[in-house]
Amino acid sequence: MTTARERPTLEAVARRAGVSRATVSRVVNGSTTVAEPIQEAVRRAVQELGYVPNLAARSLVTQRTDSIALVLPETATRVFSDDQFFPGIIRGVSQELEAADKQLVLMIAGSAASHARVERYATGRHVDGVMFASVHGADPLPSTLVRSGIPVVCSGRPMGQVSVPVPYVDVDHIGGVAKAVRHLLELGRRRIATIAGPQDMIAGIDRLAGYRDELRDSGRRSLIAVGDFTRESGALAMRQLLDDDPDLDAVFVASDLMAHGALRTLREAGRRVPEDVAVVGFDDIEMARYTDPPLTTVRQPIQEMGREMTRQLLRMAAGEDIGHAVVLPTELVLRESA
Amino acid sequence: MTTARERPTLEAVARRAGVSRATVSRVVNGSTTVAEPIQEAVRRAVQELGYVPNLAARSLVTQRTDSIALVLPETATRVFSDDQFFPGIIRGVSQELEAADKQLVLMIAGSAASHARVERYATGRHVDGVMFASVHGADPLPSTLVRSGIPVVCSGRPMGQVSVPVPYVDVDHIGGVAKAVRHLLELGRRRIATIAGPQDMIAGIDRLAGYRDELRDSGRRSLIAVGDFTRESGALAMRQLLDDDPDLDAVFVASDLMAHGALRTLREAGRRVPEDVAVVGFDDIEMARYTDPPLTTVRQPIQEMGREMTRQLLRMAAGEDIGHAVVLPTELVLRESA
DNA sequence: CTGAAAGCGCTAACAA
DNA sequence: TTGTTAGCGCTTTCAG
Repeated sequence: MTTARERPTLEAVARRAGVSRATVSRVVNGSTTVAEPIQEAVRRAVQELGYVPNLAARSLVTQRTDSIALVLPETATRVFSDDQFFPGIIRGVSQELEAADKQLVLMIAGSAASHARVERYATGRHVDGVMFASVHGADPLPSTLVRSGIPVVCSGRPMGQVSVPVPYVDVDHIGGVAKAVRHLLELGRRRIATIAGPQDMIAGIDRLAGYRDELRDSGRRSLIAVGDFTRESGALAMRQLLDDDPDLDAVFVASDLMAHGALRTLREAGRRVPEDVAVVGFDDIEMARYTDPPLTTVRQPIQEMGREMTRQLLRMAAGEDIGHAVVLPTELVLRESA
Repeated sequence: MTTARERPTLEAVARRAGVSRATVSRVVNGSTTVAEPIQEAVRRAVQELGYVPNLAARSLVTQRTDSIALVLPETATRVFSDDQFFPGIIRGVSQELEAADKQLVLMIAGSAASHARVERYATGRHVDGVMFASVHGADPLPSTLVRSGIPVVCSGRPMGQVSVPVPYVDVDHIGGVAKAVRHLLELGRRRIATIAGPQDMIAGIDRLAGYRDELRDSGRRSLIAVGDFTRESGALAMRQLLDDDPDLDAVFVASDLMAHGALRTLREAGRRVPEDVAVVGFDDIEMARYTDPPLTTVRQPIQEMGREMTRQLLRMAAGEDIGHAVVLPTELVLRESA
């Protein structure tokens, strides 16, 4: 038996302090309209009894829980993979939530079952709002939640039909790519290829779109290979590009991890970077500074995205009506590879 | 305004279906003692109204929330660091919780403020139990929670005074080290050093103790340098060991990451592994298979630790009295380095 | 400034 | 098998 001696209730504290439940409640919640000596007595009783408010009872009447869910729609393995996307988001979210004195609850929801459980949890009002760190393809969960009246914000523009618009925060993929490609053009590169990301994620789609737009504007032909954001796929895609056009002199790679793979392939093929082939990545992950040569890449403010997402959510939870989308700027970081 | 039209209550569903609240509750909770046609009617009403039970109200009366917290007492940055400890734990925990249809809520609690918030959250009975993925030094939170009557289990034996015993699951560090050292002895190594981990973590302490015990039993002298489980510290410690005793012919390193650093130092010092110096690590992280040479190491069942911890917690939450500690076996994995 | 009273939405005896 | 009733522990008018 867990010797959990009966937990004291407000009632018990009230009796002990010789006041009413209402008064205890006021003191516990920091109301200033209670006479100092009474406050004192109540606080002592709370102390002596080891009273802790029952949150379920409280939120039953207040309709708030003061906690917010951040859903990581991935398996544990992917959440904890190389790149620092999730930690960045979490840090940003934590900062804002800390400031607002709300509790962050993280939910990993890679499987269908856990997806369903998250839905129950959120629609059951266990949390005051839900944020999604990344959204997959046309995952219906965000809009389901929106429809049920829960405040929701996604990081990353959700794809799919917008029967219900889901608020989101994203970074300016297209603008970032534009800067990258223009930089390559200014370097005098003539034959600029790309290694694109998976086309079922907005990051993959937008970054490819940005490349296409920019090349079209400069009147050049596209040269595209598709990877899945992993190092291996980058190496493979680079091999393929080289086969398709041995004369290429630059490549924009839609993620640093893939760019790392591409560098390896280029080295194996005897191409010098950046002399023969200039390489630009995207993400500015830690590792980009340690590749050989260090990677010119596009930096996105991941942490800021987490913060902005949280600010929006808190506003919504407070009943404010808010704008539907926020897009944060990206920035080109020059290093030796281009 | 978030157009959250009034959420329907049990009452509303009952009226609509022309039955009592109790009956609706029974259907919603899957009681079999309700006539089929009535179940049908209730389900239709639920559907039409889009009814979702209010979890706060439910847990107010049931005294359960069907969700369990897993506290990660680290900053986001450390949680998402190289080694796969946390993901392993999370995977194990998720599996068991999924089977029990409980919701996992992850809480990152690196700061003091978040520590306090976790305490409020748990003692406020927002969750039915709390697990700790790793415990730091003499963190008082686990025992605080135990004292307040909440089921708690730690992964990793908690240090510090045991005014209240905290249940835990750990791996057999000492046994694992014993196997490693004995292996080196059987290889005929005479001068076996160690690179120990930080002495404010149980893993650091136990692994050093294991080394000491085993060397003492074989009548040899200890040779010790201390690192902090990082690669760099391992490289440094190895340098120091070589300076202390150039004749050493084996080293047991308390973590694979440090062992990786040590390998680099050995190579730089012109020592061949394993010919001149045999190296054994601990953890069996992914990378151990890709070092040069691949690392002989001690494998610990991380995921199993998560599972076992969860099983214990669920038993406690169900009111069972349970054993206080569980220790899982470790295993020596032979590769080329020793 | 304090207390009495009325629920918040749900479950679980207990009757019928 | 179904309904009635009494709360779970808290906040919040509304009087005093």
